[in-house]
Amino acid sequence: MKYSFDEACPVCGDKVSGYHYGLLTCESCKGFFKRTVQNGKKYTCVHTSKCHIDKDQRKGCQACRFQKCLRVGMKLEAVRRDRVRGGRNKFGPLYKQDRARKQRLKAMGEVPSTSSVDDVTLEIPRLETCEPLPLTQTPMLSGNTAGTSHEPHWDNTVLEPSSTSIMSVLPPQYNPHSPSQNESDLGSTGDLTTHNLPAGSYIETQSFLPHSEPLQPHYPLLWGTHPAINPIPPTYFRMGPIPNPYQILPFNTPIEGFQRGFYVPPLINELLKYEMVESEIKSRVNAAMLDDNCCSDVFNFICKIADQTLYATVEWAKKSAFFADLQVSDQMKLLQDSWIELLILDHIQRQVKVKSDAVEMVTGHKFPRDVSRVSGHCVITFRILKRLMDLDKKFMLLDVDEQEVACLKYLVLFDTESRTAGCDNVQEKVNSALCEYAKKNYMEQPDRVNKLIFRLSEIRALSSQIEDYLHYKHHEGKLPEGSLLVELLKARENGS
DNA sequence: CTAGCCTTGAGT
DNA sequence: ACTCAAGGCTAG
Repeated sequence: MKYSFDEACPVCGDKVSGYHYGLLTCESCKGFFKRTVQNGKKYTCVHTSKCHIDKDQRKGCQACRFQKCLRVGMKLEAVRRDRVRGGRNKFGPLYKQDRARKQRLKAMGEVPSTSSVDDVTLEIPRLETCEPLPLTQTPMLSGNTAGTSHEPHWDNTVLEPSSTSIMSVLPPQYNPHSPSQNESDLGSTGDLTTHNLPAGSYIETQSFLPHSEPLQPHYPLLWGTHPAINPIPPTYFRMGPIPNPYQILPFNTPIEGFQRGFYVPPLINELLKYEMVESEIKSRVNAAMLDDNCCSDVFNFICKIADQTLYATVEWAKKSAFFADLQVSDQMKLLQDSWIELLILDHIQRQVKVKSDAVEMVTGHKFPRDVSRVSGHCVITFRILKRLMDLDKKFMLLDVDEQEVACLKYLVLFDTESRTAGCDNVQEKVNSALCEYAKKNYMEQPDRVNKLIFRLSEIRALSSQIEDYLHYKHHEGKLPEGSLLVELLKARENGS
């Protein structure tokens, strides 16, 4: 059976001609990628390594075009060193899986027959109707945020998503060149492939990449490194640079035991140190939003916010207690499994803090909480929004506080089925700290922790639904290629 | 150098 | 025998 590919090449947007080097691309990008890798070409961008690549301009900058090829996931190891023609390589199963998923998603997407795919993006309330506040000076969180009143000032350094790798603060032991870390997501037992490109090829030289970043073809945003370019501002986290190794205070340590009249177990205090400062994330996200003309439609707008929040979330995780000590591969796994839930928690925390009639985004933009005001009829979008609002409400009713949310985030982050070394006791420790905290501060609510934990399962369920939805949107080409969001989405797809 | 078309050959 | 993702060829 012949497949027709009606989607756009993720590199340049031209018509896709088939699977090439790991994903669906057009014929020209296939050829370009092959020539580049086979001949060990090294390109330099004469601008700022941020050239826009599309069908018309793809010839304009080879450096940026090749960068984009890598960023969207074209695989160096699919270019054959021996140049043998014909036959199949180890990516066959990946292509098959991808095709199957596309079919599934297509079937799923055709359920709401009244709206076309394009309509789906318009169902989220239009930006103009959502009381957008000025991006630069959005008034919010006035006075009711006792816990964040001592926020330090951030110097407005803007981290650029295109060149900022979230893993720019990788633990020093991480070496992308070591075979164990460089394993393909399809397994490392490559036959034709992997680490044996000709001398002068990219694996060795990498000089085509700006800033000589090491190559991690599969998760460039998540696991690439740019330590020199984008140091994370210390004020990004509450307590500045983290102590290393971590000193988890014993539970009976009297110092700092009380916060705003609440007894806070030392472990939770420790967790709170790494909480991100909302105003700084806000400045940063807003800065990134200004950079981009991404706000053409609301779906893109929200994607962009989610993507930027993700950068912050991953940075939070990487600095966090327990997590920072893990092997990178384990860190990857945990983040790949929890990022949507973490984003949901982040969103919920904001709503609980703001206690507004409207849904408030990190940027300060507000959306009507009344889902019926959302135009369009896409069942999936409607359900997701409805569920999210319901969850907001439940957390608002509980009036969950920041100590509890900090714990929940850890419970989510360390919720792994695989026996990841170093994760075993984290949930247990955090859980007992949370129990102790609730017991001492919410005596009148004996089942408070149970309720919180139950909400986590609801968050997980919603997360799965969102993930499916995002896959659907992605395969319709509606997600920004090269975004961390897409990278994480794909990573999980490949990993499972 | 680009990109469209051609040839090849392992996997099904 | 057929498929389709590799590499090859070549006009523009």
